[in-house]
Amino acid sequence: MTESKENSTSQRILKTAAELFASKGYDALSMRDIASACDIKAPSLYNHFKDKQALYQATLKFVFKQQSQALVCCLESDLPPKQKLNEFIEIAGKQMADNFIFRQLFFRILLAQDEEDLKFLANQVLADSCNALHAVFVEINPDCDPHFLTTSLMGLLLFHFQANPLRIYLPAGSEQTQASEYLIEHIQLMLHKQLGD
Amino acid sequence: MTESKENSTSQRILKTAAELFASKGYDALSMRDIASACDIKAPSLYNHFKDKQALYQATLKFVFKQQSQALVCCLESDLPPKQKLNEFIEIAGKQMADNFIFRQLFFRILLAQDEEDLKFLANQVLADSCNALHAVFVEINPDCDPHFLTTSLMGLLLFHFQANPLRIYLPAGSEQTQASEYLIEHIQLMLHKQLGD
DNA sequence: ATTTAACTAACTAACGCTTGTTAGTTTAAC
DNA sequence: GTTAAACTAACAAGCGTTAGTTAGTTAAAT
Repeated sequence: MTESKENSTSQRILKTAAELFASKGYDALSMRDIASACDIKAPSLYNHFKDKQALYQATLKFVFKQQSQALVCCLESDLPPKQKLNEFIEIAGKQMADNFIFRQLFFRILLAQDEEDLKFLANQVLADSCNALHAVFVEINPDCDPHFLTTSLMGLLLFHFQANPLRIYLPAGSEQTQASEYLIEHIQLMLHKQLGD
Repeated sequence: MTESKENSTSQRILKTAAELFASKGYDALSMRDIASACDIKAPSLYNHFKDKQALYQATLKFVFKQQSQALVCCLESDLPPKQKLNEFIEIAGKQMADNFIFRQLFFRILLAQDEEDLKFLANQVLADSCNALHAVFVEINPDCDPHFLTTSLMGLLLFHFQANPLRIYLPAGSEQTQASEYLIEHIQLMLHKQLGD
């Protein structure tokens, strides 16, 4: 019930739940599953979280809050804008490549289309990065559509990495996962060409 | 059990199930939900499909088979390649904009990462379009990476439309859904710039 | 210093409900 | 008269959740 950050059991539950919610989804995952992965029994979860929904929401906050920080930060430097964009894409790309949980939960929110979750994602996770990105885009090219470009960039970053398990079955798709450095570099090039390189 | 295409009840079940699976997902949807939406009782579903999993697979085939046809078709014309690409993007874009079910089920397969479903999507749905697209890309610019471009295009088309409910909560996101014509035009421009316009 | 009280967080047992699915029956069509 | 496809009834399993209990820790009172 406390949900306090300093409680180590709550933290362990959140970390475990994040993994499980990400890979199995809300409905396919039972409280007993989560509890057993934490080496406790299901009713004990209710000492830390009001109900399943509250645990899910807390999990989303837990995963997303720490993530959005690194991105805004690199857009606040005083590098030249083109370089700033490159750095942003590199950092965001690495996050997408490494953080399966983040990517998966992001997609799940997009799929479920729950209004509360969408608002949370937009306001608490994406808003700052979006604003900073908009500024960088218009700085590079005042005639561009920063909103379109931001969505495009998000789509490219998320999709390329999410599609990796699919890609290997596509024609001309090599058996191995495409190197994230290669993808990141090409996405950087793509955005710059789009901005009138 | 028959799953034959000419059976009208089976067809009605598939159409209904497609809507429901798309919007609620596999686990959140019960056989009783599906049945009730078809104005029958749950056990009657088993006269047409072996079990829930089989109904789901049949639904995927039902939704995707008809979709992949239109796309390959427009890539087989003998228009100049740049025009062919434009037409492909326009048709695919309209499908993404209109066909909520297709988009949603596509994303769900990507999320669930079930190997069987990924293979089905790759081989039965995407393979032909991918090959044709590759050809068009190298025809326009022999030095490009057609595989990267194909994935990028898929990502842009899917994501822009899937992100529309999110977009309206983002900073500078207008209250209304972005016009699909506008999105399609910008994606066309983007691809052409990428190919060295 | 010892006892008492209160709180935290784990447990077991269980409730009411929903799930996918089967069995057995009925009804209508060829 | 066989068959296809609907039905009712029901099963076993699993679900989220609550109640009640217990053990361990902390704080105040004696």
